[in-house]
Parts: sequence; structure tokens; C-alpha cells
Amino acid sequence: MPGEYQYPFELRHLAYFREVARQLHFRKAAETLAVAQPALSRSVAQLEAALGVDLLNRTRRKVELTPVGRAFLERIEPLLRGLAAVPADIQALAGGQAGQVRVAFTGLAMATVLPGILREFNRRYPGIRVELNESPTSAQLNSLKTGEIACGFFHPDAATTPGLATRLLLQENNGVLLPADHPQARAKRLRLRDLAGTAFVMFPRAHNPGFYDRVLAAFRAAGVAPRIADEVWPRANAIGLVRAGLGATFMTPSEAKQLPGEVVFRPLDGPTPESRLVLGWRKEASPDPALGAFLVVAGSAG
Amino acid sequence: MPGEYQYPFELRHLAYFREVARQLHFRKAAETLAVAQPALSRSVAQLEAALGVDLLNRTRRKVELTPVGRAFLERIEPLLRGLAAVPADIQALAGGQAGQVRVAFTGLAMATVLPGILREFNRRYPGIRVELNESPTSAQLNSLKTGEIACGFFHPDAATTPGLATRLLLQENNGVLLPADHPQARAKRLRLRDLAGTAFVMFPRAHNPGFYDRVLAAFRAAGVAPRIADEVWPRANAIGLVRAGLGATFMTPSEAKQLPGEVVFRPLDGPTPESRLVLGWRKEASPDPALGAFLVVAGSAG
DNA sequence: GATATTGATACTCACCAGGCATCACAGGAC
DNA sequence: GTCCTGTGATGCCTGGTGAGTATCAATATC
Repeated sequence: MPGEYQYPFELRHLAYFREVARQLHFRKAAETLAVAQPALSRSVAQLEAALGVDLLNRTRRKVELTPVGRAFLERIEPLLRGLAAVPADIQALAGGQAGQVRVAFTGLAMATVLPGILREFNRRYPGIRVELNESPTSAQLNSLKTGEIACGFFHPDAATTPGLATRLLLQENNGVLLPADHPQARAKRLRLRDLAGTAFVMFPRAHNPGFYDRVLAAFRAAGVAPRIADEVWPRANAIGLVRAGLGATFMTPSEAKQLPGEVVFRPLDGPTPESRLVLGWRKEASPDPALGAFLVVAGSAG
Repeated sequence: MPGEYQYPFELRHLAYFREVARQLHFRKAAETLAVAQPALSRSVAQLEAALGVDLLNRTRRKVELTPVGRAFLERIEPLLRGLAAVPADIQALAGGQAGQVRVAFTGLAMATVLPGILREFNRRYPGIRVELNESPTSAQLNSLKTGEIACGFFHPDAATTPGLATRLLLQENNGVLLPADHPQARAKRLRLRDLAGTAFVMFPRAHNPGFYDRVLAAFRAAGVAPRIADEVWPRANAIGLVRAGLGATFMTPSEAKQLPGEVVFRPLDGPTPESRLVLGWRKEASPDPALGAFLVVAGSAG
């Protein structure tokens, strides 16, 4: 039956036998093990009795392994070594000194807060590996629920998912990113209605319906019919399309700071959609220590 | 310090925890383990205390693994499975139902008793693998001393090596194996002096000086000067050389029975060297059980 | 043959794993 | 709300056993 206690020995027996097998000398092995020699003799004898097998050949003057004893030793040694390493590894894991965090992010996060957080995190927790995956908000919410990711940088919708904790990292009104040769590229400040007729590069609505709808609402408020040219993902490609002159796109000032030339960023006066970036994770009784470490760093950097 | 007892837990703790982690239910796990629930609770609590880490998250209504607990479980499961398999494997080994025997042999053995022994051994001990190596007598004696082989079929010299047990398997006077077109091939019986001038194929003297010298002694007794054409090893090649007409060679009747045509075997009257084949192994306090099984079969077949 | 070395044995003790009884708490039923 | 049931933890006691001390028995060395 699986699960039933099935070991005719304890680790003590195995470790004692191993030491005797190494030294082939009960007294010396007993000293190494910090135990009295009779206790060692009995423990090994018990092990042999439990297995129903002779492991050692004792004359009064010398001890040697039987062939079966040698085979037994070879079998248990790697297992004992494996078990010996477990406590330290687990403690490192629990102390947040080892392990991994799976993190999802959107393009905005990568263009703003994420690089700094990662740099700081790697400095403070070199033992923890961070697994990064760009992923739209909607997919992140799913992955959080299934446990596929430990936390995610995403754009919060109106409805907060229960069981999820979030921390606001960024909240900015969007401006527009224009090709350098756009007619309005000279203007220092713009309003949405100045951009009637300009094609916009968006992302698929399902990825973040909240923001998508705020964009449409801003157009409506400005009395302009939106012209959506392409929907593209991931985010970096949208910037590429703007750079290629295919259209404009919405962008926060923080993100725009990172961009090299050939495109111009202009803030928008009047109605303009707002972007919010949050870091979200599951509320849990015993959070993953590696995640805990990540949250600390992300919090102090935010 | 290597060798010191370094485990903050016993197998019991690990097996108990594993069962609780599987069922996520202390009472059910306790039943499976045939132990009372309080004992199980305390054992797991001890394990957590020893590691200084929370492995389980207990509310009064449900139990779940912490992330660290999951990592711990994943670490110990393969090790526990490995240890669980050890006793049965070792007992099979000790019972001679598994394992391997390294066996060396000379050409004479392979041409006479060895195939039958192997057939019978494989039938009776299908779990034991036999590792075979053709090897001259002198090399076998060395390999026996070093433990490189468990037993060997070889040709005993006058001096028996101490610590070695042997069993005589074959003792026959040699005849000669002649090419089919040899002048004396028609004669039913021969004496050594009839073969004066015939070239003989031998083996390097160092491989079995005892027999080599008995050959020379037989020539001397017959008043014939030996003519050694080639020295070749392994044995099968000598027969090939005879078949090719390059010379004659000494051979026992048992071995000659196995040979197909193009060569003729003739017994020798008068002085003729004697071949002895023995099976030899180290005398040991605790012999390898796989070897023991092999010796039993080889004994009943001999 | 005397001596030293070494593993096994006898005896005792202290510890602790395990059992039983019970508690404390959380959910569900109504 | 109240009761009931199911759950893991706690308190207490006992039997088993691992470990220590003293000693024995056997063998190799001189």
C-alpha cells in the first residue's frame, strides 16, 4: 500500500553503518560519530538484522565489508548525501536566499519601473532567479489565479479580483507618441481634437479592456472619431510602428523618457486616458519567501 | 566534519510529513500510516521545528502546503523512494537472485564445460548477469588476487596460490590436432616421435608455464626435438592455424569433439602432456552470493 | 605466555515516540 | 443565533529503546 511506513531502518542506522564502512573500525567510527562504541555495534547489528543480511565481516581484529555490504553502501551513499543537503537548501529557500519568482509584466512596466527593480533585486538576492514573461493584463490575472506566476505588473481594471493584493506603482495621464514627421510634431502641447484623422496603433482590446475603453471615452469626450490603424502586441512593436510612421500611439511621460529620437512625445491637454500600473500578487497565508523578497524590493523601488 | 551525524530528522519524520502532504489531512494520513493522529501532529511539528521552517499551513478546517513545504516535499520524495527500494534490492542480491559475477576463462573451458554451465546458470539465476573474459591462466591468478574477477576457469600450476579454492573440472591427456592433409592424418593412433619435424602451434609460455613445460618434457621423453612454429592467443586462433595447415597443436579429446572437419584429432600413445582445467575462486569469509550461485551450478555441471 | 587492542555483551538509565482523553476552534445545518 | 460535527493541538502517562559504563572474549604482537 502506498504511503505506509516502509523503512526497516532509520537514518541513524544508515549513517552509522556508512561511517563504520568508511573507517572499517568501530571505535574510530564511534568517536567520529560522537557516540559510544557499544551503541554503534548494536546499531549496525540491528540494521543487519532488519535487512536479514550480513553487511560487515567482523573478526576480533578487523572489519571488512561483505560484497552485499559494499553494494548496500553504494546504494545508500548518494541518498544520504542528498538528504544531508536538504536542510540547508530548504532554509535558504525559506530565508529568501534561494529559489525563483515567476513574474509577468506589460510593456509599460518594462519601460518604466521594472528594470530598476530587477537591478536592485539581483543585487540584494543574487540567489533568487527571476523568470520574466511579458503578458497582457488579462492573461496575468488568469496566471495569478492558477499560480502560474507569483506576481505581475499589470494595468488594473475597475473590478479588483478578490484574493489579489495590488500596489499602485504608476499613475499618469497619457500623451501621444508621434512619428517625427507628423504634421503636429512641432506643437509643444496638443489636444486630442488636434489629432483627428491621425491613425493610432493600439493593442487588442481583450488584453486590457479598461484602458482601451478609456481611450475611446477620451476620443468621445474630445468629439473626435478614433481611427485605429493596427492592434499590435507586445508593446515594443507599437513604438516600432510609430517610428515607421504608421501612426501615433498613447504613452505615459515616464515611458516616453526612455525613447530615442525619430519619434516625438507630446503631452495631451484636455481629455486623455489615464494609465495605471500596479504590481499584483495573491494574498496567501504563507507567501513564497522568494516572492516576499521581490515584493520588498519592488515596494522600496516604487 | 564529514561523517558526523548530520540529520536533524529521521526517516520517520520525512515519511510522516510526506503522507500528510499527500492527503492534506492529519487524521486520514494517520490512519494510512497506522499511527494515532496526535503522534503524527507532533512528529510533523518536530520536523518543522528542526528545520526552522513552516512546511504546512494549518487552519482548523484545512491543511495546505506552504511554498517551502512543497519544495521540501519535492526534494525528499525521490530520496524516500530510493531508500524504500533498497531493502528488497539488497535482499535479492544477498539471496543470489540479482547481481553479477565476473568470470574469466581459457579457451579450453569455453570449448568444453563452460557453455553448459552458462546455459544452466542462466536458466536457474536469470537475474544474475555473467561478465565473461577470456584470459590466460597467469592473468587470471592476478585478477583473482585483486578482486577483478570473482572466479576463473584456468589451468592449475604445480604451486597452488594460498587463499584460493579450486575445483578440478577436467583432467585429460592431450592428443594432437593435425591438418587434414598431414602425412600422419591417416594413422589411427600416434606417438610423439611419429611427429618429429611437424611444426606445433603453441601459446606464449608465460600464459601457463606449467603446461608449456609439460609439453617440452613430453617431447624430451619421446626423444624428439620440439618444433614450435607460432605462439598465438586466444586459443581459437591456434585451431585456425592448424586448419590453415600451418602446423599441429596439442588438444584434449573433449575439446576435439567440438571441432568441425578439415582437421583431424589423434590421441597420443606414450609420453603426452596432461591438461587440467580447474575452476578457482578466492576463499572468503563472506563470499559474494552471486558467486556462490555460480559455483553451485558449475559444481553440479562439472 | 604476557600484553594490548578491538568488537560484543550485560546492565542500567533517561528519553521520547506513541496511545488515550480531551480541548479549541471552524463550518454547516436548521 | 444555536447546535453539531469534524479537525488539529495539547496534556499526561507508559513502554520501548537508544546510549552510556563496565566488562568480557578473542586475537595479534612481542
